[in-house]
Amino acid sequence: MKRMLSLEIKKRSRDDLCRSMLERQAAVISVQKPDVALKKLKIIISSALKLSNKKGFQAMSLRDLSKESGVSMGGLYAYFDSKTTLLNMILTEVTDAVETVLGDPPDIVTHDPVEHLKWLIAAHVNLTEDMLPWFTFAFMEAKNFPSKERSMAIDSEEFTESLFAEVTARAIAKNRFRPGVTPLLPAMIKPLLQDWYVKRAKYRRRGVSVDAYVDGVQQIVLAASLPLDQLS
Amino acid sequence: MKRMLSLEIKKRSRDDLCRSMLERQAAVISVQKPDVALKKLKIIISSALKLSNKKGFQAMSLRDLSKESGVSMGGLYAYFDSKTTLLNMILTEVTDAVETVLGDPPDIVTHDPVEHLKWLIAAHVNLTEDMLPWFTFAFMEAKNFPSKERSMAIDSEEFTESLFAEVTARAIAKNRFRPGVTPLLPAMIKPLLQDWYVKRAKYRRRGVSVDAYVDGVQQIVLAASLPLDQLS
DNA sequence: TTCCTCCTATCGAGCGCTCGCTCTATTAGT
DNA sequence: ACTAATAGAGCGAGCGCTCGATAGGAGGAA
Repeated sequence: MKRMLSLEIKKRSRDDLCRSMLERQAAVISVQKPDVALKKLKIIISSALKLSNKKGFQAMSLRDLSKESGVSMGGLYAYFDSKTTLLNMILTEVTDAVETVLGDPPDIVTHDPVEHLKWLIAAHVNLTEDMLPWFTFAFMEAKNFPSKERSMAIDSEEFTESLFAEVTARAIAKNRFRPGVTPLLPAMIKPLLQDWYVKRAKYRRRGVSVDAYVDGVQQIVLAASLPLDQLS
Repeated sequence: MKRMLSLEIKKRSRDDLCRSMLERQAAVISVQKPDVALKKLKIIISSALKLSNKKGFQAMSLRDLSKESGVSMGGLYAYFDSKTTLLNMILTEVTDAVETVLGDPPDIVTHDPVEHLKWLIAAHVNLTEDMLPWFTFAFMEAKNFPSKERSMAIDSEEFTESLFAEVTARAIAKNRFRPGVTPLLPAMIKPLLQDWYVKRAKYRRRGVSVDAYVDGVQQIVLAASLPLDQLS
């Protein structure tokens, strides 16, 4: 069942994300021919994510980006009007994806808070897996972003935590959780899920699959919250 | 009992840490008079932690550091011979503290893996609370460090995880954990503990105390691992 | 087809600035 | 008076960003 649920999450390909970015940022992207623009935007964004995730967004110079992408300095500025705008463009797609995917649970899970919680966990891990470099970019050095962009990242994290808080509150109201479950639970689900993309290399090295990770987090969260007689 | 255990951890004051740093880095610090050196080193390190944690180590320029600490550019170079050395000096004290504190559990807990695990959780949270700016500095942007320093940070994290892995293995061997406990457990304790310093501001805002946090993590970890008949 | 025109897309040297770091002049302590 | 300690202007390098020069392809007239 968990596997079925995770399949319902529509994948976000780099192609889709750059297409969406192209529409959203029409005011700032000066290249007119859409196919040319999309092709170059994809390589610019890929290169930016690659370099940023290797040594940090600040440390990535636009000359680095120019060399990696094969687009000249001047050429880059046809796609953004400042380095911060580039940051903003990527961040916008990430936060939008979080809201769209996690904020729209399938009907079958919304009536049962426990199933909803399990779905949120699976959906979060799958989303971050699909958009791995984007999430690494957006949240691993958010504290070094300019204030507006830092707020975007923090708001997105708080939105996610609020989803866990809501579903937890509903589970408690419906007596689906055992009494005395720690009030810190919703706050602690987040770091458990974030570890998937923050330490992605470690889990890859150990051969931990997406499904195994989802399983592990669900086990821990449910063990801490379900009534004792429902634990296996 | 938990409270008693946490009190046994000797506090690491900024004074102690800088004194240790002064001895360790005698080869690179050219100021001879120890009292003068200690006084200046303390203000330089404090300023460096403050600025780094506000906008990132890379983004902190040595002119920023000079202005914040009141020490001239040339003066700074009496305490380190490069910006990377400054990073290295701080990182060394942090990783040393982790090994010293977490690697030396009191006798009363070593014979019982469950008590040992509870102690590790309490000791970790208390240590990061005492050395909050140091941990924020060392681990929140480790991936942007030069390769040698990045390795130091990663090794320290793996050391900590290995402590959790060992005690978990011992608990399983002694049948103190329930069968089928997720093999991801040791890996997942780390992000739960790291959230304390990574999101320190959030927990302060919500009025969560150190002890409440320790309690919460212990609850979740033990709920996921103890035999069902031992859960309250 | 051939040539010319026009406009979009692209290039990369150059601008002003700040960076990490150095070095000599000066100060402060004994 | 001597020495350890400190100051801060200066150096070369690299930064984000700009802008005039160039390339390339579509369309019309002959």
